[in-house]
Amino acid sequence: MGNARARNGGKRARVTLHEVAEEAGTSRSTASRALGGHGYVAEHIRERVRAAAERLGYVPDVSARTLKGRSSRVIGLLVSDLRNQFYAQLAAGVEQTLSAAGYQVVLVDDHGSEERAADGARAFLAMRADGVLLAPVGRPATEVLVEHGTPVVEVDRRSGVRGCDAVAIDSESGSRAAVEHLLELGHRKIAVVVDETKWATGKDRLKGYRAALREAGVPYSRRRVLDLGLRLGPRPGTDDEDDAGGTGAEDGTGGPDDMADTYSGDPGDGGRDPAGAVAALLDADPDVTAVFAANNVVAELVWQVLKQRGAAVPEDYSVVSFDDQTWMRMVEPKLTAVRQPVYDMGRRAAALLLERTGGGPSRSQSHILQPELVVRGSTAPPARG
Amino acid sequence: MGNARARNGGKRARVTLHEVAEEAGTSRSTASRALGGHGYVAEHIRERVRAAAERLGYVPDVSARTLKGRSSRVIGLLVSDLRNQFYAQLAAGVEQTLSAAGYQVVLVDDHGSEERAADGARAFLAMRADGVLLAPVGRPATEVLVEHGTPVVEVDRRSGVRGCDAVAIDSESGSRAAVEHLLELGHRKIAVVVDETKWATGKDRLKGYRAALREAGVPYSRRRVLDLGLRLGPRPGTDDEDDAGGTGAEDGTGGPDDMADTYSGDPGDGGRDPAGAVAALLDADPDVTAVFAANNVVAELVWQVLKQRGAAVPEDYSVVSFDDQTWMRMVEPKLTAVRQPVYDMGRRAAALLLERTGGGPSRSQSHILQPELVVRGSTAPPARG
DNA sequence: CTGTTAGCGCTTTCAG
DNA sequence: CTGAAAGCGCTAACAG
Repeated sequence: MGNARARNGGKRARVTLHEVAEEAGTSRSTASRALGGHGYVAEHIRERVRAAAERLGYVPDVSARTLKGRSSRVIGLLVSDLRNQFYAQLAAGVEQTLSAAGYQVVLVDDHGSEERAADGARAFLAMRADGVLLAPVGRPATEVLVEHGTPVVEVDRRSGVRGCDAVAIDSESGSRAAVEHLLELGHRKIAVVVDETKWATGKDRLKGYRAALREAGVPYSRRRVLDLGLRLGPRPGTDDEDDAGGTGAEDGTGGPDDMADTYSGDPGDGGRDPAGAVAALLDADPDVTAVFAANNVVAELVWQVLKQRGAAVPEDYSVVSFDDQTWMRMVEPKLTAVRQPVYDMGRRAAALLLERTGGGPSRSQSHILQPELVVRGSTAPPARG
Repeated sequence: MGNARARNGGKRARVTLHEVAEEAGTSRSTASRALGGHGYVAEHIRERVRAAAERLGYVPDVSARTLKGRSSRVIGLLVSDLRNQFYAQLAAGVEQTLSAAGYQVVLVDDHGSEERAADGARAFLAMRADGVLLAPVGRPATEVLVEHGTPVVEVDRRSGVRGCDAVAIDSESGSRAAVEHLLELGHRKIAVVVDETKWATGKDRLKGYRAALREAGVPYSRRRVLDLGLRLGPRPGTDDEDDAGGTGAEDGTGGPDDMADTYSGDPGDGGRDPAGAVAALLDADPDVTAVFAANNVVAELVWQVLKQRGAAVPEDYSVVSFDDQTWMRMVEPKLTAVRQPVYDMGRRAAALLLERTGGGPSRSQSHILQPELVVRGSTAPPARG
């Protein structure tokens, strides 16, 4: 164990390699080799050095080591809200594989602010992080990092910045599966509530929703789409009616902005009141028999609004969530949900980053994981409509 | 913005202060002063250096800075399970105040292993962390850190190691409030399920339970106490009956091990099956009308076991949880719970650590936060018994 | 006000 | 196999 530097009040003056060497009666270089396990060192010397280090409670200084040129053994992790279970699980997965590989995880929570994200990125650079994992944040952070040649893996999102890897869920197909399930049950007026549609994740979920409708020949209506997020601005005037499936020019292949016409102007809510917006959505279209919540936060909101207005699930409304969290298995009825292997996603992303960090610069790759629809009690054939 | 080092393939050879100085036509020290904002530098020079730095995409190297003697601006955070919302919230709070103060958070999740905790502690030392926050983990980690003179704040637990601060919830009084509430409703046979009783947290919760019973003159029975945790070993033979309140020598003041006699030998379950153990507890004493779950994990378990056996809440069993998590507000009926300000606890702990880090060595202090009982639908007067 | 000089603690040639 | 020497990038005296 080595009871270390109990003397001296405990503070000040860490034990340095110099002192260890002295204690062992060798030079610093030899001590370094002995401890580091590199190069040739006589076995008995090695032992003596080890003993000395132990006795003195020596802990190598990573700053010095890093400065000298080796890697920092630090990986940055940027998430947008640790209080959201999704990110917490992600972080847990990341930490797990990284620490097993001998890396330290520096955590930054940007609380959804691009500015803080960029600051975090800068901090990672300053620490000479060997790589960075980025969960949903703005482009700037990614850009700074990539620009400086730091390996980056984006998780659960693709910013579109060139030169970084990504690990993500296939949002479109997950979302499509969810909506198909609803359609198969006989639902036709299906509302969708989404957090944001600025990034690929939200866009894709909406895309999957539309695709499912289109394939089933069910008309799509913007009135049933609620984008809670920081939208790019409500598009004026166009609060139109049902337009048949194939109408738009968009399809699965479209460019980055082909979903632009899906942003819903807020139909009645004061603006900054999500619960109110959901209620308004439901009020505006009494024919809606099912709600698809595009992530766990939104699902929570929908669930609460439904409970609050005394709506029965699945009798009055079927509900499906994208992302399967604890509470969804605790409530009655349990929620049908698109389960994403979040923890594993974290692990995968970390592993990918490590690979990238170690190996040379190969071409960037994306791992797309398939989600799985778990059918539970919150979905049933429509009782009305 | 500074488009930085787009040349050169992006990798290798970070921009150093030396290059910035060269670009600005000054010496490194002047450049350092200009950027750091210390000492005297002519305004126009300062501007020129700043511009150069910007142009080159200079990012200072913290290793060098740290090595030179300044602080690392790194704080270590050790939690035992990030997937547990409790710790995730704690971490979020910690990160929040720390990053606001310009510190970087290095996160380690020990998954309940003392060994990994100790390794994490060692890593923090190696990084010359300015301080460390420890959420439930074994003593060794705390000891190593304190021994080396690193400021430590323990969160939600007190290891008993001298020389570190602590921020915790008053588990005993919270727990007492929960049980008193049950008693007031008329419950007499109240089961308690606890995660562990090795550490202060679990011990105190049990203590509060006993105290409430004693004060109400309600007999205490070991049969209604289930310790799921890594117990210190089941005590042989003594699976006895109700013993009146004041019987034991224990009271609120006791030494560290005065709860030793409350560890329940497992009455019927295979040993490693928590759900089975809860079920067995309920089966063993049909008179039980209420269950007190000593933390969110246990509450989840209890809730599921109850649902599974078709028991109605609160008709068949009243349920109270220590710790109020999302799902408890989503289920029907909503759970009565002892709410702890977890996020704030994280913030407080971080603030305390910063204080300690900055100021000199004052005497160690503990902040004990008061929890609050939130009464909801899961508790009602007993329908039987 | 600015440049020169010394290292911080460690690893790594390069001789011995 | 071991030691001496040279820095990694930065800052902090201390002279100019």
